[in-house]
Amino acid sequence: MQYVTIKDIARALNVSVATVSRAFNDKYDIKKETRELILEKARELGYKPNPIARKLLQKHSYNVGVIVPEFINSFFPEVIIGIQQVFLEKGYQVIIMQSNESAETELENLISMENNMVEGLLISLSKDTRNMDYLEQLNRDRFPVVLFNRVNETLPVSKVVFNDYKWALFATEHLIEQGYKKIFHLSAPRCLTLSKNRINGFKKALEKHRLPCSEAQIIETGILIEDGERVMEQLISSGNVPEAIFATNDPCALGAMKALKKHGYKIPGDIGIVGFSNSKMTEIVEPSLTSVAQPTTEMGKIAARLLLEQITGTGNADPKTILMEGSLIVRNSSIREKQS
Amino acid sequence: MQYVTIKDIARALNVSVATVSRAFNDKYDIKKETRELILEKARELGYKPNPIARKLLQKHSYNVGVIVPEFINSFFPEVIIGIQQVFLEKGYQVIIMQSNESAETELENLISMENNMVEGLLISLSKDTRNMDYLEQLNRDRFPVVLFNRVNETLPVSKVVFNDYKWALFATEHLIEQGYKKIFHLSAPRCLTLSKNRINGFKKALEKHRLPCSEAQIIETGILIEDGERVMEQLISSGNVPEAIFATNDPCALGAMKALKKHGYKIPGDIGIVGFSNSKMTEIVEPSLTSVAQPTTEMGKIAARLLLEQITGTGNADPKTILMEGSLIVRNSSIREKQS
DNA sequence: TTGTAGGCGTTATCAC
DNA sequence: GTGATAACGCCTACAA
Repeated sequence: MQYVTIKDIARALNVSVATVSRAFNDKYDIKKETRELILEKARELGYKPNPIARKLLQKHSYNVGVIVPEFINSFFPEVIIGIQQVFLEKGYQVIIMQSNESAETELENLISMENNMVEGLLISLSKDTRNMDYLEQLNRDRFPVVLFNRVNETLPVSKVVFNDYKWALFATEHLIEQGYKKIFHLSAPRCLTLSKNRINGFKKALEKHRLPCSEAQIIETGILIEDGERVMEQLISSGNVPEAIFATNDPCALGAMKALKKHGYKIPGDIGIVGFSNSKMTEIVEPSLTSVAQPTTEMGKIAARLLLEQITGTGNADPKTILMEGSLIVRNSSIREKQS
Repeated sequence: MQYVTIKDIARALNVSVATVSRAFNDKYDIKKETRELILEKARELGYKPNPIARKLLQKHSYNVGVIVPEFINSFFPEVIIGIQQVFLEKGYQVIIMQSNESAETELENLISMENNMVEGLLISLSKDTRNMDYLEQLNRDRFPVVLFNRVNETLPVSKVVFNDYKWALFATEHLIEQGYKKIFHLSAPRCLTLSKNRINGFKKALEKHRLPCSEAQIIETGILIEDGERVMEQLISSGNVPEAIFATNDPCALGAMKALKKHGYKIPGDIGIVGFSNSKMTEIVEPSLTSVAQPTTEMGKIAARLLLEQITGTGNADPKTILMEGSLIVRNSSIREKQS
């Protein structure tokens, strides 16, 4: 790709490479005419500075990397928008890669990010990720890393997470307040920290209100519409339909709703539903879906600022965990007339 | 970030840098013991090869870039999955950037991609993009570029597009066959080629069936739920409600549906609706939404293969345009009992 | 104002 | 098997 170099220009003009170089970095003294002559020639030959060579000297790539497990759901795209807002403003470019929920691809992404000399990394772990060796090594080498949303408990780096426990508890309590008693939780893969926290919040709410709480009420489902649909179909065909469902995210809730409606169940009459992440679809579906709103773009901004602090060396270097709060948006899928 | 170099290792072990280098690239002869000694020392010092320096010699980055305008809608994420499938398999990493529908950010992305030495570029243009100078220059320099979905007519590079004209025509004809007469089209920004094609297909269908076809029936709307909702609200409040709507994408159609339902219109009784892109939501909403299915992931794969051909220099170098076909998935939002 | 020369970290081609 | 040394493309003291 790179054919023309400053040498070619220098040769063509019978000047030294240093002069040519200076013509492009105008902090040096250089005669206006030679300068223009050089720029002219450069244009003629189609010269473009080789960024690789430049980076070998200056140790600044002004790149940061973001690795997310997927962007089929709207959650991560929204977070990324926040990340970009912060970094573009500071002159950094954001390189995005997706691991496709595969630990293997994630590792490849990680290595590739390093090869591209990113100055810092924002990661949301894939659901398959168990091995933290590479990230641990990176962290030991004092490479700036911030985890968000899908985090690992043990890695001593800064993290930005949602208060999943609390809002799972609130969401479940809301269902309880509506008079639902047999409540199930459709969970994301249990290996994720956020799943554990939501499960714990769910359990706590049931306990607090002295409702039955068995492991059978927590069903590892997935995060796609199809997952919610499949699990709900199973529950229906096994005759084990709950009175209410707290789903780990909106697509999962929507899938469950789809199956329920297909089989003639009335929502919220027969069964109440609450989702998570307050996606656009909550207001499109009928009945509209009650959901926990998460500040996605804000989460991106906060994670980005945390990383920026590490990169620029400003602020406290100690890893911190930011716990973000949200709100429960109550819509029709969960409002049952109180039995008096 | 990069502190330890092969020089440090060489000094520490009293060997030459050449030997150290050889220890890492095992295609050369080197005594096993020295080799292990070096690797050991490298681990001890925390040495990592500098990929930048390496790239200066070998001109291969094994990176390709993808620039998309947004990934809030599921369309581009699905395309990207196809792109990744092709490139990961061939050992390339895919760098994703999003222009956020801004021509300025797109240009920054473009420059940044070059700085990261991608070997080729897949681009779907932002809706603001007018100036093609940079891309034209890139193309003149024989840099591999493939445009997909959001393309520019004049740029002589390979393109992968959907047959928007034909499927817009089919979608509109479907509404006509259902007996709808006053049909409106909610369009994406008109500057996009795909908008123009869909508009032309829409017009052609009306013409063919001798239905009225004025400019007022084509409303530049946008591509988000909010856009469809806003435009439909305006139509309703101005009393100018059509019998059917062909929307440029599903979110836009869903937004229109939301407004219509809110005001008590019956779908498909009072008004029929067809969307575009067959997103997951089509089956969640009530009534389910008729939509044109596009082979998104397949589009990504094809674009990726086209780019790969250019990068590796295999295949014909002439720019070609691949026209992709889809299908109309008829659901409830557009099925009216035939008037007899 | 311009040229010379050394260096960034690595690989590759020579010798030895 | 190993060590010099010259590249890769660019920048920058230092000299001239």
